[in-house]
Amino acid sequence: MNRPVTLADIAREAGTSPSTASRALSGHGYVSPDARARLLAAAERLGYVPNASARTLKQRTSRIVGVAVSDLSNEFYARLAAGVEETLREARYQMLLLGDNSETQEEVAGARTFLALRAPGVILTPVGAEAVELLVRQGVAVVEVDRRVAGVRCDAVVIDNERGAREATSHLLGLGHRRIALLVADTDWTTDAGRLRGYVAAHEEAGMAVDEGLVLPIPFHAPDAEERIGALLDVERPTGIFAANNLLAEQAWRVLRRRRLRLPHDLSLVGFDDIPWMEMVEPPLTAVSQPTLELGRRAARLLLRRLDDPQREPTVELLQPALIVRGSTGPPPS
Amino acid sequence: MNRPVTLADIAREAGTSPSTASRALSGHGYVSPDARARLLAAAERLGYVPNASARTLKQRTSRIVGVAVSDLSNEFYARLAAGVEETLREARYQMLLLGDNSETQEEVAGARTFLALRAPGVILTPVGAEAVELLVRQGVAVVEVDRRVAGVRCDAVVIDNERGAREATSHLLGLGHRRIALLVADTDWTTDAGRLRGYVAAHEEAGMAVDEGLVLPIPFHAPDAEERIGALLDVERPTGIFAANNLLAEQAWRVLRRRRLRLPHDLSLVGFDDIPWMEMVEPPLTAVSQPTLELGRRAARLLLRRLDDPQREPTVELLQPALIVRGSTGPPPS
DNA sequence: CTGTTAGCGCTTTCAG
DNA sequence: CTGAAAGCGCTAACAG
Repeated sequence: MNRPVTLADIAREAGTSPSTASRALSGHGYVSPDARARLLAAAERLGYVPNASARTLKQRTSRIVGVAVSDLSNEFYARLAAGVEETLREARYQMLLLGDNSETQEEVAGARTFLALRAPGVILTPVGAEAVELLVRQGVAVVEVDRRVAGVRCDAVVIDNERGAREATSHLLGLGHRRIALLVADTDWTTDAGRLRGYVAAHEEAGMAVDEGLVLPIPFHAPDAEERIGALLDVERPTGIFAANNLLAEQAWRVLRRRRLRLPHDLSLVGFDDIPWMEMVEPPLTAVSQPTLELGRRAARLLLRRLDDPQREPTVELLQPALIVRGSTGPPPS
Repeated sequence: MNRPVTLADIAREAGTSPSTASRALSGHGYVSPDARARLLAAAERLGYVPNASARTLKQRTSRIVGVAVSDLSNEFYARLAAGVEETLREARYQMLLLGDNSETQEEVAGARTFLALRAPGVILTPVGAEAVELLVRQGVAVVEVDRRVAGVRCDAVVIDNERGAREATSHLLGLGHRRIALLVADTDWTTDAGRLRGYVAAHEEAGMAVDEGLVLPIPFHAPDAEERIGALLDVERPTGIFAANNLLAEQAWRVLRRRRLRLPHDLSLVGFDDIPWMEMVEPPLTAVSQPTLELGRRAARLLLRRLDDPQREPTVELLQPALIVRGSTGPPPS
């Protein structure tokens, strides 16, 4: 109700000037132990909460790090954000988390919010180049995580998508599958391009040609995703499916269940992004597991290092995924 | 790089005073169409991003609404937050999302962050009374969601936990179960108290006494949760289990799977908070479903209404859960 | 070690 | 309709 307590209030209460109060409470500069004690007590007594806006305005930068991910309700991004948060918290930064629904426009709007709040750094799973460029142009430190956009030189943490996809595909090929469908998000992101490359590379290694009809790019949140997957099954008759993200894995899994196809007897399925349900269904899914939490932690650490030294050379960290073989893959039906 | 563009810069560029620039860009007060056009163009050209701190400092309030939930990586809270975000965005407020890990201390720290940012309102799934009281004392509008803490009069949106639990328990009783275990979080929250009451009420309705040995309170993230559930099974030999939140449902489910108990043949299981995996496992889980997204939307709407009119009488909205009967419940073994 | 002073960028009276 | 002026709360020189 009544006006919030200001630094001037506690200075008056403790009989000092505002500057001394500032020094005492922020811990910068000399203050006599005596004055410090009085000020701390006064702050405590009056329930002082520093005004972040005033501080940001004066210092021309805040303690907020912006984080924008593509889909807040997807466990992959949720965990990623959790890793970021954990690391930032230790460094006494505040994470401001936003979802952009994979829309360039929302991503740019988020970037403007971060700029408005004078966030010194931003971590994002980039949708387009626009937001990253806007931020970099304004001098904000940016770390790309999970994927990269072309053109801008900045820090990044990604996984070796090509390798993960190659291992998943080779696993199926090794089991004897010859017709392996690839379900992949229809984007121009480096993740999906890498996964496609890995799928192709595995075929090349095995001396096999890729049948383009087996590659199905599906836009995010396509309402007819499951129909399309069903149609692929009917037309192309694959014996194995590699679903290159957790959403597509779930959709494929639902189609197979609806058709009462038995895994791995009738068909094999491999997912990407190992998340809890994959281990809970029957049979549990073989999947490419990402060090998701670690991805977030590394991104945050990279950002902190850059805030510390803006002149560093940009670093790109490459983490390794791991294929977890479970019950959903086996030899093709004979 | 170079200093961010300020209002003064675009005023100079457009040949007006800063005040006129402010009026033009914020849309408050009279500006000639001509001046407005010049200013808008200049802002566009220079890539002006308003400084939120300066605005907040001057207006003594921000457009940020603080949201604190107990567990960011739990889908229930993630969806709740999604509902809040959606509604706030429409009203041009920015959500600042924090997780407090069900710790009073973290919740209070979050509240202080919201105060520091001069958030006019806060929505939280309250852990203790401390944070709510701190916020209310400082004149911040607070909406409690999912549960309520005693003592403070403020807006709230909750579901009818007692009824949900009663229906779940009655369902099991109706199938002929006589020994029904209740797995419930060990908190003093209204959610868990309500669920316990519903469990008891269902027994009373059926003219049955409750065997206290069947009621197992388990602290959040107890490392030995699954051992305790196993011990309950061994000692008390229930034929049905009602797990009063999604975490406990998952833990119970894992115990049953490990023991190769068949649902519902050997044992029946009912969960709370219907989330996707419950429908994906075999057999799918019978569960009490909450209108989670709606819970978030209502909380946000309540907050917006209160910001609009701080004098309103506090409202408590009560939403209804629904029992979804699936394959994990059946008659007890004979 | 402390106080004075100036100003961060914006909005808002208040006169013109 | 516009501009001058003041001030939101804090911090960082700088002079004592």
